[in-house]
Amino acid sequence: MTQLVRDQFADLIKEGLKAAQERGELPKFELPTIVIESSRQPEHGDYASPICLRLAQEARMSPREIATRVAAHLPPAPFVGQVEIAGPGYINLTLATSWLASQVERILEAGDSFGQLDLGRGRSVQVEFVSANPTGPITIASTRNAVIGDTLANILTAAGFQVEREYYVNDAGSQVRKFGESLYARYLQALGQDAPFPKDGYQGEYVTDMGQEIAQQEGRRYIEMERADAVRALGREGIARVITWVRRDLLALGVEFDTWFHEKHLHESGLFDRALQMLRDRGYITEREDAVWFTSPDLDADAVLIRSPQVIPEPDERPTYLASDVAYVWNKLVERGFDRAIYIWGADHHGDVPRLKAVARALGLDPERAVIILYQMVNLKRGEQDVRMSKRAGEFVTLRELLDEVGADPIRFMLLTCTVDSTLDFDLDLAIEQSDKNPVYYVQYAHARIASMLRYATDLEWDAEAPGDVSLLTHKSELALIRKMLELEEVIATSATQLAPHHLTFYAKELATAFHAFYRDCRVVDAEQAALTQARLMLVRAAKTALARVLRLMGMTTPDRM
RNA sequence: GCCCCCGUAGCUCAAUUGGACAGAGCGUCGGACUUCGAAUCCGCAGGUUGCGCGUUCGAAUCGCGCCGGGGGCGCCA
Repeated sequence: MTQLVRDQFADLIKEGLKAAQERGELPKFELPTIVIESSRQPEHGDYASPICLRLAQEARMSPREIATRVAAHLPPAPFVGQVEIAGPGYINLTLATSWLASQVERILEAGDSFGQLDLGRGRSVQVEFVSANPTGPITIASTRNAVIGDTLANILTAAGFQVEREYYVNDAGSQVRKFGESLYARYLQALGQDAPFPKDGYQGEYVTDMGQEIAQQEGRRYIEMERADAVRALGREGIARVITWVRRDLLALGVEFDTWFHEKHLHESGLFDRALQMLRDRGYITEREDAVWFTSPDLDADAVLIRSPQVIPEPDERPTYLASDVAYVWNKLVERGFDRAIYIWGADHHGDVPRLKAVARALGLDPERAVIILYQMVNLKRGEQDVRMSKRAGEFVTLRELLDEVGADPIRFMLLTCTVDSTLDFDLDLAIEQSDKNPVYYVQYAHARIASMLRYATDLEWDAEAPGDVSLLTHKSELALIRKMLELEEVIATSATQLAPHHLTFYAKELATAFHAFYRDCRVVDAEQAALTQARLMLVRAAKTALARVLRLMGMTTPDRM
């Protein structure tokens, strides 16, 4: 498992500080966290630490003076090329070129696992995402959810966490009944009956289609039941069918879940009753007029309703949404024992965050273990034109349609191009366009180009797999490419720490750029220079490894031809 | 009324969570293919980081107050 150079450099500085203190060259003080940043400008080397700027006050010395004394005591390390004191008192590190070149071998040895870190130290984390109502097709918003969740799961896995992907099937709410009623009406209509369609029912065409399909496949089976039984049975049946679509479409997007967790289970298993009792025992429950309320000092509101006499749920239904959350968070963090449970919610649910946190605390759990990621909405566009969607009228662009029109790779890349905190404009025209305006292909092109080069070399009877002398890799563009490849490890680390998947797209573009620059400057296959050719073929293969890794982290394909 | 997110180059977005001179892509204009993929590369131009105070060695980033856009606010999920 690799330790990041950044962290190793921090350790060196810490050693340098301690050594200087021991020799009395610096006054004694508590060592703060050593901040290491990547230099923005090449003149500042690869890494820079502003730590001496911060220490100046406490040490009552100029930052530059401190930096000089620290630098004098830095222990040696293979990656250290040059250390300089610069500006107001930064300690700048330039990596050793020989060490950089040697990293090519490390990358090739690591292969597909290049970038694997151990930040998680095996701790378990569940990522629960999408979890859209199983009463209709997946929409663009849920698609963003899917891409964020799945990519985050990939990142966390790469960072060394045990990750489980979960889809929470909301099959215990009143929406299920409403869906059953809508489907029942369509079913009757399909059989030629003049059935009234429920107010606020599901108007989408898919309900009509499904009603016809069921009428065709199952004939008069439901018409012969009691209405209430038929509605319930059709609700179940409809949900089962919708889940089949959802599973299929998400799979086509490259998203696969470990667990499909049914909300009903929380109630049927009696967990909700037990969780409610725990809250009661701990004094978080008040009852007035037969209604059950959750109260907590962590809440803005006085109380949140858990169960009401106005709503009498069926045995497998939930009393309120919060009721399920109570049981579910206990299930995640205690029964199944995940160290962390990550929830990915649309920002329209932000009001529920404090409630879930309050519930977790009330159950005696550390609320920090429940992490909620809120993402903003998606605006669908065609060029300048807004694509209007209305879920109520059943008009919306579904994941299925997006897959047919755009394809999985552009969907995934586009939905990762900005932070989850920003509303995202998804331009269908741009996503489809196979041109240089579309950044999706920029990255994949670099990968395909490498594959093509390796084919070319092989055709000329070079052994592309043969070991070479990496110390020949000294060109500025070669070293820049290696630096960029190594950055993948840091990108994984920061993305995992910040739970921010968008960094991958930016990194992927930069990596492709670094490769194209190398390609421009350095001829790889050259009969006149056999040794250099072998060394560069190694570099090219390493670049392919890194590109493939970041593409897979984003859930994209790695084409050898385009 | 209260809560959340956003406001950065003409457009779409970054900025390693407080660090050095705020960076990319697209768009504009100009340039590069008889040699490994031109879906590429190179160059030019483009900024009071919405506005105003404050915190400190240092602010796009933190705090307060405004302005503008989006979303939410008890039995929908």
